[in-house]
Order: sequence, then C-alpha cells, then structure tokens
Amino acid sequence: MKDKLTQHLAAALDRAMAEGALPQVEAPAITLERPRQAEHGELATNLALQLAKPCRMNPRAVAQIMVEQLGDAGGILQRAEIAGPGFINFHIQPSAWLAVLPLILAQGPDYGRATLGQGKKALVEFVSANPTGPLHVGHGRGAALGDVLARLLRFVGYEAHSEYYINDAGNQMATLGRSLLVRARQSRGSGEEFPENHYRGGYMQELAAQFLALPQHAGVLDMPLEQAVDLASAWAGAQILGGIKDDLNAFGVGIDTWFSERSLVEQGAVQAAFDELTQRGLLYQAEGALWFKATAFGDEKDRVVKRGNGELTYFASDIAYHLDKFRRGYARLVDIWGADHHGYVPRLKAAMAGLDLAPDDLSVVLVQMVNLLRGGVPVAMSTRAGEFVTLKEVVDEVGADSARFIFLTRRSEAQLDFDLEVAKQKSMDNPVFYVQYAHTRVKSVLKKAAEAGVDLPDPQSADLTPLALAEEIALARLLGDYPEMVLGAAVNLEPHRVTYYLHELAGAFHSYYNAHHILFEDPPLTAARLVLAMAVGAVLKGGLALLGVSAPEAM
RNA sequence: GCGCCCGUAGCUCAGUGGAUAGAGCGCCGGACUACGAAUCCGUAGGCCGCAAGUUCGAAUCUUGCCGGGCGCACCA
Repeated sequence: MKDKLTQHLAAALDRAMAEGALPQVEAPAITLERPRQAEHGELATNLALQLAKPCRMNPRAVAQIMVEQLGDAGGILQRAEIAGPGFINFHIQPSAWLAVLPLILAQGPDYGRATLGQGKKALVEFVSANPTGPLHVGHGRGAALGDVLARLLRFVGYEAHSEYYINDAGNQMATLGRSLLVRARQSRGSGEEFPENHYRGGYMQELAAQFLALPQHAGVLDMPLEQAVDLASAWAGAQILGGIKDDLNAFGVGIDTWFSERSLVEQGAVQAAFDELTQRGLLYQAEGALWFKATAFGDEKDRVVKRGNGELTYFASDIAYHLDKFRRGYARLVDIWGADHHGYVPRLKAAMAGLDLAPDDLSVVLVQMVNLLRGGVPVAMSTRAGEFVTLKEVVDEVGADSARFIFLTRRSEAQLDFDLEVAKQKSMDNPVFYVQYAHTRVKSVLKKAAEAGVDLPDPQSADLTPLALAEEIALARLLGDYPEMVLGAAVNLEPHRVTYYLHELAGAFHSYYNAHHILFEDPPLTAARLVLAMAVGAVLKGGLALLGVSAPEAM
C-alpha cells in the first residue's frame, strides 16, 4: 500500500513540475507515515512541508497542487485532505486494505519474505562460551537472539548461517583440566584445598567421577602433571561441549558450524593474519610484547597480540577468526556478545580496518544480563561459586517456547527480568501464551466451522466487501504491516519487534473475537470473516516460526 | 579521569524527525443461554532526567550537566 501510494506521489510531483504548477526543484525522498489520530486518515505525508522551502511557496499551497495532481491514485484513495501546516492525509479505500488477505493466504509462510540480502552470505556468531561449564540463563538469551537473527536474515534474503566459536585454545582450558584433576584427587582422599580461580561448580565433581571411571584414565593420577592436565582438559572440554550442544538443541537452537579456536591457531591462521598486518606496518615490538597499532583506526590505545611470555592473546585469534569469516565468503557478520565486552568492539573494528575490511560489515549486538526471578523474588546466582541456574534447568521448567519468546521481549541492550513463575503461567501475564492462544482460537473457529458444516471459503475468490467494520479494516492494515516490520527487525537486528508485533496482532484479534462472531452470521459475512481469521492465523504462525516458537492448534 | 549503554505512567518496557507519547503488569469497576472467559471492555495515572541548540516540527539529532549500569589487562 505504501509503495503504491509512494509511486503515485512521485508521478504526481513530476507532472506538477512538468506542467509548471511547481518550480523545478530536487525531489525529496517521499515518506509515508501512519498518523496516530484516526481522523487523520490511514497514511500521511510531509512532502509539501519538505517542498515548501525549495519552492518558496506556502506548504499548504504546495499540498493543494499535489492533491489535485494525485486524483484518486488509481482508485486506492477515498480522499486526500490537507491538514495542519501542510500534511496531506490519505483516506484509503477500505477494499484496498483488504486486498492483502488473499495475498497472505496465497503466500502462506512466505508472506513477508524479502530480497534485501540478495543472496549474500551472512554469519551470525553467538554464545561462543568457553567449554568450561554448562550454559546459564544469560547464554540462553544470547542463543535465542542469535538464532532468531539468523532466521530473520534468511527470511529477508541472506544466505545466513549460525556459528559457535569454541574458545578452546586459551589458558582457561588448562585451568579446566587442573580443576578436574583436583576434584579427582580429592575423591581419592587427597584432602587438598580447592585452588582459587578454578572451576568449582558441582558439575566438576560429577565429571571427575566419570573421568576416573573410564579404563583409559586408570593411571592418570600418576602421570606427569602436564600430561595429565592435557588429558583432563581435552576430555572435560569435549564432555562439556557435548552438554552445550545438547542444551542448545533442546532449546531449539541449531548451530550450523562449530568453529574451534585451537584449529585456527594450529592451521597458522593467526600467523597469516600477523603477516598481513606486518606488511602494512601495523605490528610492532615493545616492552617485550607484540602490539597492534589500533590507535591508527580509532581505538583508544594499541593492543597486545602476543604477550611477553610468547602466548597469543584472545584478541590475536579473534583477528584471525574474523578475517577467516570474510575469507569464507561472508559479506555480513553479526557477533552477539555480552554487554560487558562492549569495550572490545573498537579494537576488533580497528583490526578489520587494518586488514582492509569494512568495519561496517561487522555488527556487534550487545546483550545485557538476565535477572532471574521466581515469583518476583530474585534467584541468587554466583558464577564465582559456580552456583547458577543453567539454561537446561530453565528450559526443562518453563519450556523452550516460553523461554525463547520472553528472552526476545526486550531490546537486547536492556536488562531483562525473567520470572520463572510467569514463564510457566498460562495466562495473559505470559506473552507467549497470549499469542499462542490467539492462534489456537483461529484454529478452533475453523474447526468449529467444519463441525457446523460451514465450508471454508476460497480466499482468492471470496467476496470481502462484507468486511466493513473499523476493527476489520484495522486488522487487515495490521496484517499488511507485517512485511515492513520484519524487514525493520532484520535490518536493525532487533527481534523484539517481532514479539511486540505479534502481541499487538494477537490483542487486536482477541478484541475482535470477543466483540463479534465469525460463524453463524449470514453466509457472505461468515465467509469474509473466515478469510480474515485465516489470514490472522497465517501471520501469527509465520511470525512465531521466525521466533522458533510453536503455533499450537490446541492448548 | 576517559569511553560505551541507559534515564519515557506506581512497576517492567515499546516508540523509523511529525499532529493529542503507547502497551503489559498493578489498582478500581464491569462482560459468557452462539465460534475456547487461558479472553475482553472501561476508569485513573506523564514538565519523555535537566538545559541550551539544529529544524516548519524533537522522546527521537547535536552539545553540556545530573543520575544509574558496564568497561578501561601482556584475562576471556
């Protein structure tokens, strides 16, 4: 609708200038907006206000000329009015809004698809937690966000993949191995204290017991320490990573590629990146370490890539990692990080600039923490003591649908309160049920229609003119907004727009449903209303699918 | 001290430079002898942190203050 009217406006402007009604000026971008006030029509433009200055004319006079040139815009306009300082308010023919209903039902799950990405490859990297312990609730939020962003990007025309970067090369893996060995020795009565800054979570004791029970580990406690640590860290890392995969799977999050940091280092990718930076004169030795000249690209200080003890920093492999992503053909990168890493963004962007990559091709989405509550009371969590509620526990308790939806009800950079009791409730307090219930109601009506012997109408040929209520036109308009909303969510990397939209659509349908009957009206009206209900159901289902949330037939 | 994010209804938060700023929760009062009351309807509640600036027009953009969070490693 917007597109059609925009085209008519552009044509009208051209004619006005060609005929001399308006002076020849550069045409501003035409924008259409939805006025808040119903009496201001369904769409409005500020075009005349923008033209007034270059034309040196009164904006209302410009608006008058535009309205005359526009006519009825190919039949979609009921009327156009000039209002306030020079807005043009458009009242659209109701039937023009209804035209979206058969379109939705013809396209089904593809309604709203776009070609924005033009098939370009996009990579969404998320969670990427060290395999040193199970995922917790905060990881779940990042996982939901990343998974849905990948789905959104795919929906608007990118060839999007999801990736998990396994930080298996740093010294935290050795710490993991040592932690496991301490627990193993303790279980044999060593009586030693558990060291500071090691992984003391309860899961480590269970792992240690499993570790010792395996025949190939029989002599591990008598091995040279270094060898034992290697063995223990490799084994524990693999076990924990397996658990992470299981947990993400149960959460409905599919990861296309699991990318190992260690493999990157072993393949010499870090050295290759260093070579490129060296050629550009962007690496230098100082104070015993190797530095990247990040200040040359806007970072506030230069950054160490190789420490004085010869070890690489995390930053070093991250440079190589992101270079590798582009080398694999990805044109658009999305990284999802905890908000506490925000200071790291300029550094990585600087590195990309140093490698002649466009920093704007990388978007970093920062995700804030989750405050876990139970019945309004904060659930105590301490990562240091290894006491935290895992993602698995939350998913087991409230279900993946509920957890995913609630994780996406806030902008990522805002903190999120997650109440376990609310997430379990089957009432309007719980937004996911509110939306799913609306879908169920549509299905229920269709089922009832079948039972009552009412034939489902063919959306393509049904007469929709009986849909004359303001609520019905409003619902059709809302359904027509879906493609634009999806596009906005994808472009801005903001999946919460989808949850908000679905909540609004569900609410509009619930209201309509309570005020009017779909069935048992006269046959033409029932048929038209069934088409409307089917379209609402289709969009609810499609939107929920984008979120990876089920759209149940019955609840 | 420097940097990033955030200040919108009692609470949690939406809000693409547009007209009289919205939703959910909470409070109070209502609605099923026809399609699911897991729902709906109504009332109340606001110097959009403060102040300048840009603009025909600012919750939105710029600057400065105030308040909160998070960073500022040869950790990840």
